[in-house]
Amino acid sequence: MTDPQTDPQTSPQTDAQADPQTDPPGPDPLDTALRLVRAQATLVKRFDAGLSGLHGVSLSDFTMLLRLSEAPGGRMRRVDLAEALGLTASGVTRGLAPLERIGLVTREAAPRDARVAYAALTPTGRERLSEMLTTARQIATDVFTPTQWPPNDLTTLATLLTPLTGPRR
Amino acid sequence: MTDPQTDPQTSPQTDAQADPQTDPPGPDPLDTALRLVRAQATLVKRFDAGLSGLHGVSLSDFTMLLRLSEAPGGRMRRVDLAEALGLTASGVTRGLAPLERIGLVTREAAPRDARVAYAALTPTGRERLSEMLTTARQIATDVFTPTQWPPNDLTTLATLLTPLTGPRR
DNA sequence: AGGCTATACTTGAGTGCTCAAGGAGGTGGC
DNA sequence: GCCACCTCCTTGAGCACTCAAGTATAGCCT
Repeated sequence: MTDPQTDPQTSPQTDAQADPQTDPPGPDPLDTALRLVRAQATLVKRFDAGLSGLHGVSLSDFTMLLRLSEAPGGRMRRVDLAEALGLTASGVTRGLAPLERIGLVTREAAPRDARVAYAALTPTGRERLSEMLTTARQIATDVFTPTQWPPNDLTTLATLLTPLTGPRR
Repeated sequence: MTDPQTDPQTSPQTDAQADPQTDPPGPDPLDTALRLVRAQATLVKRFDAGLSGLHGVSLSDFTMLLRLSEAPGGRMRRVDLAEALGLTASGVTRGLAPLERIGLVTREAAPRDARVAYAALTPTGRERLSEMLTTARQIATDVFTPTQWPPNDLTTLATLLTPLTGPRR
């Protein structure tokens, strides 16, 4: 598997910073980043499978509903929802559309500013979300369980991940 | 505007779930999983921006080339490449097409089995990849740098992530 | 030989996001 | 009162993947 003739050696670039101590299999940031990307793909698949099987929604539907539920009154300006989810306004429009169609979310006009439309969780939406939540928690637990980490490591992972989650949050 | 209408439920982790015994305020697996998803989205954006700006390829183009370069002779059956990348065969066909068009990869027939088509890195591909590699390493380093973790934490992260990266690898 | 099943790959349709352009409404200078 | 500009949101086009179906080849069993 390890290739004899290939390694496209890095050009003699200076990025190998003077490191007085040995680190042959040292922590490779690129490798770590690629692992993270891979891990996420796996996670998303499992959530999508579980959530769509039981509740007919995708992970991204679920996270939209979840964020909404965390906002006061279960409603947010669509632009703020986008920001909170790390999406564009466009992504929110398209993602919310099917949820409105099936009655989990409604569109509400803002009293003073006709430009803004709130997205609001309906009572049904709240109900359905709470069912989804138990499924989602189960999946999350299952995903991490076979790793056999002590609970501490889960905390560690969350902590390490936090600064990477984007500009703000 | 923030008008805390009386709305009980909807704390990140209180309601629903008939959980007979409550765990102490332990680490929340769901929250951790969602953080991971978010972190990846941010990462992918940074890699895509950097790689496409300098080399005109996406992160997924890059990872395809990278895996190819790790295989003996820089060539793999397309189905094995799919497996190694966690994609479907279909995804590989579509992803490789533009790379073939610009001459970084070629299609090679297998001598004994006419069903299989190898994907092989061209000399140009190898060259261009090695330039991309230095960019990618730089980005990876930049991504983790502001976290100010000791290098150990990077290793820890990689280790924690590994069991999550999928069925095999 | 013929037929069955399995494997490697491509293709059509669909999904979920992106960016860029555009409409509609709000705001401040004059 | 008007005009330039800003914000919120939607829409068209495109991209990167998916699944399902289709094609071609391989190999085994009788």
